[in-house]
Amino acid sequence: MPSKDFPLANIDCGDCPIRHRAVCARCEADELRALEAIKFYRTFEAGQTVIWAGDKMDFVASVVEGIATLSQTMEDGRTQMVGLLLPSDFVGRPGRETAAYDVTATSRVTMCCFRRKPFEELMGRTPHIGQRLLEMTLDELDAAREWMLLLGRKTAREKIASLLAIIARRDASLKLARNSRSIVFDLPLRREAMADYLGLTLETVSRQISALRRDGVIELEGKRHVIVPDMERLLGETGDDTDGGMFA
Amino acid sequence: MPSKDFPLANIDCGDCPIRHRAVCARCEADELRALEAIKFYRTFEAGQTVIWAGDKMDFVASVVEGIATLSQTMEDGRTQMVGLLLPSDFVGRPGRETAAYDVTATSRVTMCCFRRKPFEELMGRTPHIGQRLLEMTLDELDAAREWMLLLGRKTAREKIASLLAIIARRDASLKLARNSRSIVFDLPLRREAMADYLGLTLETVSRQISALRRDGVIELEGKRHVIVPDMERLLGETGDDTDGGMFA
DNA sequence: ATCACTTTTTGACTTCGATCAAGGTTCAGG
DNA sequence: CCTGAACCTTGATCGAAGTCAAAAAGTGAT
Repeated sequence: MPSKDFPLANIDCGDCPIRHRAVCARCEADELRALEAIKFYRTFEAGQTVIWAGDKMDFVASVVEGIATLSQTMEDGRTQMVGLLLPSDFVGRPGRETAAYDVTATSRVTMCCFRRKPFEELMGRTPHIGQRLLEMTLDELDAAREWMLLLGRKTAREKIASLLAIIARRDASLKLARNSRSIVFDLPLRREAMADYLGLTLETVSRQISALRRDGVIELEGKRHVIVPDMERLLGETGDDTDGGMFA
Repeated sequence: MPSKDFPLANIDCGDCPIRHRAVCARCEADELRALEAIKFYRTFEAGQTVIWAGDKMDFVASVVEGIATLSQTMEDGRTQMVGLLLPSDFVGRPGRETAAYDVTATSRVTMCCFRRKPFEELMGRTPHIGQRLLEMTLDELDAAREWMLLLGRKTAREKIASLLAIIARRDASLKLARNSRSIVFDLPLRREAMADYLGLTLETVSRQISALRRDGVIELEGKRHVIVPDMERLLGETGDDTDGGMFA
Protein backbone atom coordinates (compact mmCIF):
# COMPACT_ATOMS: atom_id res chain seq x y z
CA MET A 1 0.00 0.00 0.00
CA PRO A 2 1.69 3.14 -1.19
CA SER A 3 1.71 6.46 0.53
CA LYS A 4 -0.61 9.12 -0.81
CA ASP A 5 2.31 11.36 -1.73
CA PHE A 6 3.55 8.93 -4.34
CA PRO A 7 0.66 8.36 -6.70
CA LEU A 8 1.25 5.97 -9.53
CA ALA A 9 1.38 8.79 -11.98
CA ASN A 10 4.80 9.71 -10.61
CA ILE A 11 6.28 6.32 -11.21
CA ASP A 12 8.06 5.14 -14.31
CA CYS A 13 10.03 2.05 -13.62
CA GLY A 14 11.36 1.62 -17.10
CA ASP A 15 14.53 3.01 -15.68
CA CYS A 16 14.42 0.94 -12.54
CA PRO A 17 15.70 1.30 -9.89
CA ILE A 18 16.25 4.99 -10.38
CA ARG A 19 12.60 5.77 -10.15
CA HIS A 20 11.79 3.29 -7.41
CA ARG A 21 10.08 4.85 -4.44
CA ALA A 22 12.03 2.82 -1.96
CA VAL A 23 15.50 3.51 -3.13
CA CYS A 24 15.57 6.44 -5.50
CA ALA A 25 15.20 10.13 -4.89
CA ARG A 26 18.25 10.87 -2.85
CA CYS A 27 20.58 8.17 -4.14
CA GLU A 28 24.00 9.24 -5.30
CA ALA A 29 25.68 7.83 -8.38
CA ASP A 30 27.77 5.25 -6.56
CA GLU A 31 24.76 4.01 -4.61
CA LEU A 32 22.86 3.59 -7.84
CA ARG A 33 25.76 1.59 -9.25
CA ALA A 34 25.70 -0.59 -6.16
CA LEU A 35 21.96 -1.15 -6.62
CA GLU A 36 22.43 -1.95 -10.30
CA ALA A 37 24.95 -4.62 -9.36
CA ILE A 38 22.56 -6.57 -7.14
CA LYS A 39 19.34 -6.23 -9.04
CA PHE A 40 17.58 -8.57 -11.43
CA TYR A 41 14.13 -8.75 -12.96
CA ARG A 42 11.57 -11.51 -12.66
CA THR A 43 8.23 -11.87 -14.37
CA PHE A 44 5.27 -13.91 -13.18
CA GLU A 45 2.16 -14.90 -15.09
CA ALA A 46 -1.35 -14.08 -13.87
CA GLY A 47 -2.36 -16.52 -11.17
CA GLN A 48 1.18 -17.67 -10.51
CA THR A 49 2.45 -17.81 -6.95
CA VAL A 50 5.47 -15.59 -6.47
CA ILE A 51 6.33 -17.09 -3.12
CA TRP A 52 4.68 -19.25 -0.45
CA ALA A 53 4.52 -18.24 3.21
CA GLY A 54 7.41 -19.89 4.99
CA ASP A 55 9.60 -20.20 1.89
CA LYS A 56 13.11 -18.92 2.00
CA MET A 57 13.22 -15.52 0.35
CA ASP A 58 16.70 -14.35 -0.50
CA PHE A 59 15.67 -11.14 -2.18
CA VAL A 60 13.60 -8.06 -1.58
CA ALA A 61 11.74 -6.56 -4.51
CA SER A 62 9.76 -3.71 -5.90
CA VAL A 63 6.76 -4.20 -8.17
CA VAL A 64 7.49 -2.65 -11.55
CA GLU A 65 4.33 -3.59 -13.39
CA GLY A 66 1.17 -5.53 -12.69
CA ILE A 67 -0.65 -6.40 -9.49
CA ALA A 68 0.14 -8.93 -6.82
CA THR A 69 -1.50 -9.79 -3.53
CA LEU A 70 -0.28 -10.73 -0.06
CA SER A 71 -2.44 -13.24 1.74
CA GLN A 72 -2.71 -15.58 4.67
CA THR A 73 -4.51 -18.91 4.66
CA MET A 74 -5.79 -20.97 7.58
CA GLU A 75 -5.50 -24.77 7.52
CA ASP A 76 -9.14 -25.19 6.63
CA GLY A 77 -8.77 -22.95 3.60
CA ARG A 78 -10.18 -19.68 4.82
CA THR A 79 -8.00 -16.95 3.37
CA GLN A 80 -7.60 -13.28 4.09
CA MET A 81 -5.75 -10.90 1.85
CA VAL A 82 -3.56 -8.58 3.89
CA GLY A 83 -2.04 -6.42 1.20
CA LEU A 84 -2.37 -5.36 -2.38
CA LEU A 85 0.91 -4.76 -4.21
CA LEU A 86 0.75 -2.20 -6.95
CA PRO A 87 3.59 -0.84 -9.04
CA SER A 88 6.27 0.77 -6.86
CA ASP A 89 5.25 -1.20 -3.75
CA PHE A 90 7.95 -3.00 -1.87
CA VAL A 91 7.93 -6.70 -0.95
CA GLY A 92 10.05 -8.53 1.56
CA ARG A 93 11.59 -7.60 4.78
CA PRO A 94 15.23 -6.79 5.32
CA GLY A 95 16.49 -8.91 8.17
CA ARG A 96 14.04 -11.75 7.67
CA GLU A 97 14.87 -14.93 5.83
CA THR A 98 11.46 -16.42 5.20
CA ALA A 99 8.34 -14.98 3.65
CA ALA A 100 5.50 -14.34 6.11
CA TYR A 101 2.70 -14.40 3.53
CA ASP A 102 1.77 -15.94 0.22
CA VAL A 103 2.49 -13.57 -2.63
CA THR A 104 0.41 -14.20 -5.75
CA ALA A 105 0.42 -12.46 -9.11
CA THR A 106 -3.08 -11.29 -9.99
CA SER A 107 -2.07 -10.10 -13.43
CA ARG A 108 1.23 -10.54 -15.27
CA VAL A 109 3.74 -9.01 -12.87
CA THR A 110 7.30 -7.80 -13.27
CA MET A 111 9.39 -7.31 -10.18
CA CYS A 112 12.72 -5.70 -9.73
CA CYS A 113 14.55 -7.83 -7.19
CA PHE A 114 17.59 -7.06 -5.08
CA ARG A 115 19.59 -9.81 -3.46
CA ARG A 116 18.81 -9.54 0.22
CA LYS A 117 22.21 -9.72 1.88
CA PRO A 118 23.90 -7.07 -0.27
CA PHE A 119 20.76 -4.94 -0.04
CA GLU A 120 20.95 -5.06 3.73
CA GLU A 121 24.61 -4.10 3.64
CA LEU A 122 23.82 -1.18 1.36
CA MET A 123 21.06 -0.16 3.77
CA GLY A 124 23.57 -0.14 6.59
CA ARG A 125 25.86 2.18 4.65
CA THR A 126 23.11 4.41 3.29
CA PRO A 127 20.85 5.72 6.06
CA HIS A 128 18.30 7.38 3.80
CA ILE A 129 17.33 4.05 2.25
CA GLY A 130 16.41 2.81 5.70
CA GLN A 131 14.62 6.06 6.45
CA ARG A 132 12.61 5.80 3.26
CA LEU A 133 11.76 2.22 4.07
CA LEU A 134 10.61 3.31 7.53
CA GLU A 135 8.32 5.92 6.01
CA MET A 136 6.88 3.38 3.60
CA THR A 137 6.39 0.83 6.35
CA LEU A 138 4.60 3.38 8.51
CA ASP A 139 2.33 4.16 5.57
CA GLU A 140 1.60 0.48 5.17
CA LEU A 141 0.84 0.22 8.85
CA ASP A 142 -1.64 3.07 8.55
CA ALA A 143 -3.27 1.36 5.59
CA ALA A 144 -3.44 -1.93 7.49
CA ARG A 145 -5.12 -0.18 10.40
CA GLU A 146 -7.63 1.51 8.16
CA TRP A 147 -8.32 -1.95 6.78
CA MET A 148 -8.85 -3.28 10.30
CA LEU A 149 -11.65 -0.76 10.76
CA LEU A 150 -13.16 -1.92 7.49
CA LEU A 151 -12.93 -5.60 8.40
CA GLY A 152 -14.14 -5.21 11.94
CA ARG A 153 -16.92 -2.67 11.65
CA LYS A 154 -18.15 -1.95 8.14
CA THR A 155 -21.15 -3.51 6.43
CA ALA A 156 -20.74 -5.46 3.19
CA ARG A 157 -22.01 -2.50 1.18
CA GLU A 158 -19.59 -0.11 2.89
CA LYS A 159 -16.75 -2.54 2.31
CA ILE A 160 -17.40 -2.71 -1.42
CA ALA A 161 -17.77 1.06 -1.68
CA SER A 162 -14.50 1.51 0.23
CA LEU A 163 -12.65 -0.87 -2.06
CA LEU A 164 -13.96 0.86 -5.16
CA ALA A 165 -12.96 4.23 -3.70
CA ILE A 166 -9.45 3.00 -2.96
CA ILE A 167 -8.99 1.57 -6.43
CA ALA A 168 -10.37 4.74 -7.96
CA ARG A 169 -7.98 6.85 -5.95
CA ARG A 170 -4.96 4.73 -6.84
CA ASP A 171 -5.91 4.56 -10.48
CA ALA A 172 -5.47 8.30 -10.65
CA SER A 173 -4.50 8.20 -14.31
CA LEU A 174 -8.07 7.57 -15.32
CA LYS A 175 -9.67 10.23 -13.17
CA LEU A 176 -10.36 12.68 -15.92
CA ALA A 177 -11.71 10.26 -18.48
CA ARG A 178 -14.98 11.33 -20.09
CA ASN A 179 -16.14 14.71 -18.98
CA SER A 180 -16.37 16.46 -15.65
CA ARG A 181 -17.41 14.34 -12.68
CA SER A 182 -17.30 10.80 -14.04
CA ILE A 183 -14.46 8.55 -12.93
CA VAL A 184 -13.68 5.41 -14.88
CA PHE A 185 -11.45 2.47 -14.03
CA ASP A 186 -11.00 -1.28 -14.36
CA LEU A 187 -11.23 -3.63 -11.41
CA PRO A 188 -7.86 -5.31 -11.06
CA LEU A 189 -9.34 -8.17 -9.01
CA ARG A 190 -11.79 -10.99 -9.57
CA ARG A 191 -14.84 -11.25 -7.29
CA GLU A 192 -13.16 -13.96 -5.24
CA ALA A 193 -10.06 -11.84 -4.66
CA MET A 194 -12.25 -8.90 -3.64
CA ALA A 195 -14.00 -11.21 -1.20
CA ASP A 196 -10.67 -12.32 0.26
CA TYR A 197 -9.68 -8.71 0.64
CA LEU A 198 -12.93 -7.63 2.27
CA GLY A 199 -13.56 -10.61 4.51
CA LEU A 200 -16.71 -11.57 2.59
CA THR A 201 -17.82 -14.39 0.30
CA LEU A 202 -17.73 -13.93 -3.43
CA GLU A 203 -21.53 -14.21 -3.59
CA THR A 204 -21.92 -11.30 -1.20
CA VAL A 205 -19.45 -9.26 -3.24
CA SER A 206 -21.43 -9.96 -6.38
CA ARG A 207 -24.75 -9.10 -4.74
CA GLN A 208 -23.49 -5.82 -3.30
CA ILE A 209 -21.95 -4.75 -6.59
CA SER A 210 -25.31 -5.48 -8.23
CA ALA A 211 -27.04 -3.46 -5.53
CA LEU A 212 -24.75 -0.46 -6.02
CA ARG A 213 -25.42 -0.67 -9.75
CA ARG A 214 -29.19 -0.89 -9.22
CA ASP A 215 -29.01 2.16 -6.95
CA GLY A 216 -27.10 4.14 -9.57
CA VAL A 217 -23.97 4.57 -7.46
CA ILE A 218 -21.89 2.87 -10.15
CA GLU A 219 -22.32 1.71 -13.72
CA LEU A 220 -20.71 -1.39 -15.19
CA GLU A 221 -19.50 -2.15 -18.71
CA GLY A 222 -18.75 -5.85 -18.72
CA LYS A 223 -17.71 -7.27 -15.38
CA ARG A 224 -14.59 -5.31 -14.76
CA HIS A 225 -15.03 -1.82 -16.19
CA VAL A 226 -16.53 0.59 -13.66
CA ILE A 227 -17.95 4.06 -14.17
CA VAL A 228 -18.56 6.23 -11.13
CA PRO A 229 -20.91 9.02 -12.19
CA ASP A 230 -20.59 10.86 -8.88
CA MET A 231 -17.59 10.20 -6.71
CA GLU A 232 -19.06 12.05 -3.72
CA ARG A 233 -22.00 9.70 -3.81
CA LEU A 234 -19.70 6.67 -3.73
CA LEU A 235 -17.65 8.16 -0.90
CA GLY A 236 -20.87 8.71 1.00
CA GLU A 237 -21.42 4.95 0.85
CA THR A 238 -18.05 4.10 2.42
CA GLY A 239 -18.98 5.14 5.93
CA ASP A 240 -15.75 7.17 6.11
CA ASP A 241 -15.44 10.78 7.04
CA THR A 242 -15.99 12.59 3.77
CA ASP A 243 -14.92 16.04 4.87
CA GLY A 244 -11.28 16.70 4.36
CA GLY A 245 -11.84 15.37 0.86
CA MET A 246 -9.60 12.53 -0.25
CA PHE A 247 -10.22 13.94 -3.70
CA ALA A 248 -9.77 17.56 -2.73
CA MET B 1 2.55 -4.63 19.57
CA PRO B 2 5.99 -5.72 20.61
CA SER B 3 8.22 -8.12 18.83
CA LYS B 4 8.40 -11.63 20.16
CA ASP B 5 12.12 -11.28 20.81
CA PHE B 6 11.54 -8.60 23.40
CA PRO B 7 9.16 -10.09 25.92
CA LEU B 8 8.07 -7.90 28.74
CA ALA B 9 10.30 -9.76 31.13
CA ASN B 10 13.31 -8.10 29.55
CA ILE B 11 12.07 -4.63 30.20
CA ASP B 12 12.76 -2.53 33.25
CA CYS B 13 11.96 1.04 32.58
CA GLY B 14 12.86 2.31 35.99
CA ASP B 15 16.01 3.47 34.33
CA CYS B 16 14.33 4.78 31.23
CA PRO B 17 15.35 5.41 28.50
CA ILE B 18 18.30 3.10 28.87
CA ARG B 19 16.15 0.03 28.83
CA HIS B 20 13.70 1.21 26.19
CA ARG B 21 13.38 -1.18 23.31
CA ALA B 22 13.22 1.59 20.79
CA VAL B 23 16.28 3.51 21.70
CA CYS B 24 18.45 1.49 24.00
CA ALA B 25 20.70 -1.45 23.40
CA ARG B 26 23.33 0.07 21.19
CA CYS B 27 23.23 3.67 22.39
CA GLU B 28 26.51 5.30 23.35
CA ALA B 29 26.94 7.53 26.36
CA ASP B 30 26.55 10.81 24.50
CA GLU B 31 23.41 9.59 22.75
CA LEU B 32 21.95 8.62 26.08
CA ARG B 33 22.73 12.09 27.39
CA ALA B 34 20.98 13.58 24.37
CA LEU B 35 17.95 11.41 25.04
CA GLU B 36 17.92 12.35 28.71
CA ALA B 37 17.84 16.01 27.72
CA ILE B 38 14.65 15.74 25.67
CA LYS B 39 12.66 13.29 27.72
CA PHE B 40 9.91 13.82 30.25
CA TYR B 41 7.37 11.58 31.93
CA ARG B 42 3.60 11.81 31.84
CA THR B 43 1.02 9.80 33.74
CA PHE B 44 -2.60 9.21 32.75
CA GLU B 45 -5.42 7.82 34.83
CA ALA B 46 -7.45 4.79 33.78
CA GLY B 47 -10.02 5.81 31.19
CA GLN B 48 -8.29 9.08 30.37
CA THR B 49 -7.66 9.98 26.76
CA VAL B 50 -3.97 10.44 26.06
CA ILE B 51 -4.55 12.07 22.71
CA TRP B 52 -7.36 12.44 20.17
CA ALA B 53 -6.99 11.53 16.51
CA GLY B 54 -6.14 14.70 14.63
CA ASP B 55 -4.61 16.47 17.61
CA LYS B 56 -1.19 17.96 17.31
CA MET B 57 1.31 15.63 18.87
CA ASP B 58 4.67 17.19 19.53
CA PHE B 59 6.24 14.19 21.16
CA VAL B 60 6.84 10.53 20.60
CA ALA B 61 6.69 8.21 23.57
CA SER B 62 7.28 4.80 24.99
CA VAL B 63 4.92 3.14 27.43
CA VAL B 64 6.70 2.56 30.73
CA GLU B 65 3.88 1.10 32.74
CA GLY B 66 0.20 0.32 32.24
CA ILE B 67 -1.88 -0.37 29.16
CA ALA B 68 -3.21 1.96 26.51
CA THR B 69 -5.17 1.40 23.33
CA LEU B 70 -5.12 2.84 19.83
CA SER B 71 -8.51 3.13 18.20
CA GLN B 72 -10.48 4.59 15.34
CA THR B 73 -14.07 5.77 15.51
CA MET B 74 -16.56 6.32 12.69
CA GLU B 75 -18.95 9.28 12.80
CA ASP B 76 -21.83 7.09 13.90
CA GLY B 77 -19.87 5.80 16.86
CA ARG B 78 -18.70 2.40 15.63
CA THR B 79 -15.18 1.97 16.93
CA GLN B 80 -12.39 -0.42 16.12
CA MET B 81 -9.30 -0.84 18.22
CA VAL B 82 -6.22 -1.05 16.02
CA GLY B 83 -3.49 -1.50 18.56
CA LEU B 84 -2.80 -2.43 22.12
CA LEU B 85 0.08 -0.58 23.76
CA LEU B 86 1.89 -2.49 26.46
CA PRO B 87 4.99 -1.48 28.37
CA SER B 88 7.91 -0.82 26.02
CA ASP B 89 5.66 -0.17 23.02
CA PHE B 90 6.25 2.98 21.04
CA VAL B 91 3.63 5.64 20.23
CA GLY B 92 3.79 8.37 17.66
CA ARG B 93 5.35 8.70 14.31
CA PRO B 94 8.51 10.61 13.56
CA GLY B 95 7.79 12.96 10.71
CA ARG B 96 4.10 13.33 11.42
CA GLU B 97 2.60 16.25 13.29
CA THR B 98 -0.84 14.98 14.13
CA ALA B 99 -2.03 11.80 15.79
CA ALA B 100 -3.77 9.34 13.48
CA TYR B 101 -5.69 7.49 16.19
CA ASP B 102 -7.25 8.02 19.57
CA VAL B 103 -4.94 6.87 22.33
CA THR B 104 -6.69 5.94 25.56
CA ALA B 105 -5.32 4.74 28.87
CA THR B 106 -6.97 1.50 29.91
CA SER B 107 -5.26 1.40 33.27
CA ARG B 108 -3.07 4.02 34.93
CA VAL B 109 -0.33 4.62 32.37
CA THR B 110 3.10 6.18 32.58
CA MET B 111 4.77 7.22 29.38
CA CYS B 112 8.27 8.36 28.72
CA CYS B 113 7.98 11.11 26.15
CA PHE B 114 10.60 12.60 23.86
CA ARG B 115 10.06 15.96 22.22
CA ARG B 116 9.49 15.16 18.58
CA LYS B 117 11.74 17.62 16.75
CA PRO B 118 14.90 16.90 18.74
CA PHE B 119 14.10 13.20 18.63
CA GLU B 120 13.94 13.34 14.85
CA GLU B 121 17.25 15.17 14.74
CA LEU B 122 18.81 12.56 16.97
CA MET B 123 17.40 9.88 14.68
CA GLY B 124 19.05 11.55 11.73
CA ARG B 125 22.45 11.47 13.48
CA THR B 126 22.04 7.99 14.95
CA PRO B 127 21.18 5.44 12.25
CA HIS B 128 20.61 2.52 14.59
CA ILE B 129 17.69 4.29 16.27
CA GLY B 130 15.98 4.48 12.91
CA GLN B 131 16.89 0.87 12.20
CA ARG B 132 15.42 -0.26 15.48
CA LEU B 133 12.28 1.75 14.79
CA LEU B 134 12.02 0.09 11.38
CA GLU B 135 12.26 -3.36 12.96
CA MET B 136 9.58 -2.45 15.49
CA THR B 137 7.33 -1.01 12.81
CA LEU B 138 7.68 -4.15 10.71
CA ASP B 139 6.73 -6.22 13.76
CA GLU B 140 3.68 -4.05 14.27
CA LEU B 141 2.76 -4.45 10.63
CA ASP B 142 2.95 -8.23 11.00
CA ALA B 143 0.77 -8.05 14.09
CA ALA B 144 -1.72 -5.84 12.26
CA ARG B 145 -1.89 -8.34 9.40
CA GLU B 146 -2.40 -11.24 11.74
CA TRP B 147 -5.23 -9.18 13.22
CA MET B 148 -6.71 -8.65 9.75
CA LEU B 149 -7.02 -12.43 9.39
CA LEU B 150 -8.73 -12.56 12.76
CA LEU B 151 -11.16 -9.75 11.93
CA GLY B 152 -11.96 -10.94 8.44
CA ARG B 153 -12.16 -14.69 8.81
CA LYS B 154 -12.38 -15.99 12.34
CA THR B 155 -15.54 -16.90 14.24
CA ALA B 156 -16.42 -15.16 17.50
CA ARG B 157 -15.17 -18.13 19.50
CA GLU B 158 -11.87 -18.21 17.63
CA LYS B 159 -11.47 -14.48 18.11
CA ILE B 160 -11.86 -14.76 21.88
CA ALA B 161 -9.49 -17.72 22.06
CA SER B 162 -6.93 -15.82 19.98
CA LEU B 163 -7.12 -12.78 22.22
CA LEU B 164 -6.70 -14.89 25.33
CA ALA B 165 -3.73 -16.65 23.74
CA ILE B 166 -2.10 -13.35 22.86
CA ILE B 167 -2.57 -11.95 26.33
CA ALA B 168 -1.27 -15.16 27.86
CA ARG B 169 1.81 -15.05 25.66
CA ARG B 170 2.56 -11.43 26.46
CA ASP B 171 1.96 -11.92 30.14
CA ALA B 172 4.87 -14.32 30.20
CA SER B 173 5.72 -13.51 33.80
CA LEU B 174 2.76 -15.52 35.01
CA LYS B 175 3.28 -18.58 32.86
CA LEU B 176 4.63 -20.76 35.59
CA ALA B 177 2.15 -19.88 38.29
CA ARG B 178 0.63 -22.88 40.04
CA ASN B 179 2.05 -26.17 38.93
CA SER B 180 2.88 -27.68 35.57
CA ARG B 181 0.52 -26.89 32.69
CA SER B 182 -1.77 -24.22 34.11
CA ILE B 183 -1.32 -20.65 32.91
CA VAL B 184 -2.82 -17.82 34.89
CA PHE B 185 -3.29 -14.16 34.02
CA ASP B 186 -5.54 -11.13 34.41
CA LEU B 187 -7.50 -9.65 31.55
CA PRO B 188 -6.27 -6.11 31.04
CA LEU B 189 -9.42 -5.10 29.17
CA ARG B 190 -13.10 -4.74 29.93
CA ARG B 191 -15.59 -6.69 27.83
CA GLU B 192 -16.37 -3.62 25.76
CA ALA B 193 -12.71 -3.01 24.96
CA MET B 194 -12.30 -6.65 23.98
CA ALA B 195 -15.31 -6.25 21.70
CA ASP B 196 -13.76 -3.18 20.09
CA TYR B 197 -10.56 -5.09 19.56
CA LEU B 198 -12.25 -8.17 18.08
CA GLY B 199 -14.88 -6.51 15.94
CA LEU B 200 -17.71 -7.93 18.06
CA THR B 201 -20.31 -6.62 20.47
CA LEU B 202 -19.75 -6.83 24.19
CA GLU B 203 -22.66 -9.28 24.53
CA THR B 204 -21.05 -11.69 22.12
CA VAL B 205 -17.74 -11.41 23.96
CA SER B 206 -19.47 -12.22 27.21
CA ARG B 207 -21.36 -15.16 25.72
CA GLN B 208 -18.27 -16.68 24.14
CA ILE B 209 -16.23 -16.34 27.32
CA SER B 210 -19.05 -18.11 29.14
CA ALA B 211 -19.06 -20.82 26.49
CA LEU B 212 -15.31 -21.39 26.78
CA ARG B 213 -15.74 -21.61 30.54
CA ARG B 214 -18.64 -24.07 30.21
CA ASP B 215 -16.53 -26.19 27.88
CA GLY B 216 -13.64 -26.26 30.33
CA VAL B 217 -11.19 -24.44 28.04
CA ILE B 218 -10.72 -21.73 30.66
CA GLU B 219 -11.64 -21.14 34.29
CA LEU B 220 -12.55 -17.76 35.75
CA GLU B 221 -12.03 -16.31 39.19
CA GLY B 222 -14.05 -13.12 39.27
CA LYS B 223 -14.46 -11.41 35.90
CA ARG B 224 -10.87 -10.70 35.08
CA HIS B 225 -8.72 -13.51 36.47
CA VAL B 226 -8.27 -16.32 33.95
CA ILE B 227 -6.86 -19.80 34.44
CA VAL B 228 -5.96 -21.85 31.39
CA PRO B 229 -5.67 -25.48 32.50
CA ASP B 230 -4.36 -26.63 29.13
CA MET B 231 -2.76 -24.13 26.81
CA GLU B 232 -2.71 -26.53 23.85
CA ARG B 233 -6.45 -26.85 24.15
CA LEU B 234 -6.89 -23.09 24.05
CA LEU B 235 -4.54 -22.79 21.08
CA GLY B 236 -6.60 -25.43 19.31
CA GLU B 237 -9.57 -23.09 19.61
CA THR B 238 -7.83 -20.17 17.89
CA GLY B 239 -7.97 -21.62 14.41
CA ASP B 240 -4.26 -20.88 14.03
CA ASP B 241 -1.59 -23.29 12.99
CA THR B 242 -0.58 -24.93 16.23
CA ASP B 243 2.53 -26.69 15.01
CA GLY B 244 5.67 -24.66 15.31
CA GLY B 245 4.51 -24.00 18.85
CA MET B 246 4.22 -20.37 19.88
CA PHE B 247 4.98 -21.73 23.32
CA ALA B 248 7.79 -24.01 22.20
C1' DA C 1 -18.96 -20.74 -34.64
C1' DT C 2 -18.59 -24.32 -31.20
C1' DC C 3 -17.20 -26.48 -27.09
C1' DA C 4 -15.19 -26.65 -22.57
C1' DC C 5 -14.10 -24.04 -18.89
C1' DT C 6 -13.96 -20.29 -15.65
C1' DT C 7 -16.17 -16.51 -13.58
C1' DT C 8 -20.28 -14.13 -12.20
C1' DT C 9 -25.07 -13.64 -11.03
C1' DT C 10 -29.21 -14.89 -8.77
C1' DG C 11 -32.32 -17.59 -5.81
C1' DA C 12 -33.71 -20.16 -1.57
C1' DC C 13 -32.61 -21.17 2.81
C1' DT C 14 -29.73 -21.18 7.16
C1' DT C 15 -26.89 -19.39 10.64
C1' DC C 16 -24.04 -16.53 13.44
C1' DG C 17 -23.69 -12.59 15.67
C1' DA C 18 -26.29 -8.05 16.50
C1' DT C 19 -29.90 -5.90 18.86
C1' DC C 20 -33.13 -5.08 22.45
C1' DA C 21 -34.23 -5.93 27.08
C1' DA C 22 -33.93 -7.59 31.71
C1' DG C 23 -31.37 -9.09 35.59
C1' DG C 24 -27.10 -9.99 38.27
C1' DT C 25 -22.37 -8.69 40.26
C1' DT C 26 -19.00 -5.93 42.12
C1' DC C 27 -17.35 -2.19 44.38
C1' DA C 28 -16.82 2.57 46.21
C1' DG C 29 -18.70 5.83 49.28
C1' DG C 30 -22.06 7.32 52.63
C1' DC D 1 -24.77 -2.30 55.86
C1' DC D 2 -27.03 0.04 52.20
C1' DT D 3 -27.17 2.46 47.77
C1' DG D 4 -26.00 3.70 43.25
C1' DA D 5 -23.17 3.19 39.33
C1' DA D 6 -20.44 0.66 36.37
C1' DC D 7 -19.76 -3.65 34.50
C1' DC D 8 -21.18 -8.20 33.16
C1' DT D 9 -24.43 -12.04 31.96
C1' DT D 10 -28.31 -14.13 29.91
C1' DG D 11 -32.56 -14.50 27.13
C1' DA D 12 -35.53 -13.61 23.06
C1' DT D 13 -35.72 -12.05 18.58
C1' DC D 14 -34.02 -10.24 14.18
C1' DG D 15 -31.34 -9.54 10.19
C1' DA D 16 -27.06 -9.43 7.41
C1' DA D 17 -24.14 -12.34 5.40
C1' DG D 18 -22.98 -17.27 4.61
C1' DT D 19 -24.09 -21.65 2.26
C1' DC D 20 -25.80 -24.49 -1.25
C1' DA D 21 -27.40 -24.83 -5.83
C1' DA D 22 -28.23 -23.71 -10.50
C1' DA D 23 -28.19 -20.83 -14.37
C1' DA D 24 -26.01 -17.16 -17.15
C1' DA D 25 -22.24 -14.67 -19.04
C1' DG D 26 -17.74 -14.38 -20.46
C1' DT D 27 -13.21 -16.43 -22.39
C1' DG D 28 -10.20 -18.95 -25.09
C1' DA D 29 -8.84 -22.89 -27.94
C1' DT D 30 -9.88 -25.74 -31.78
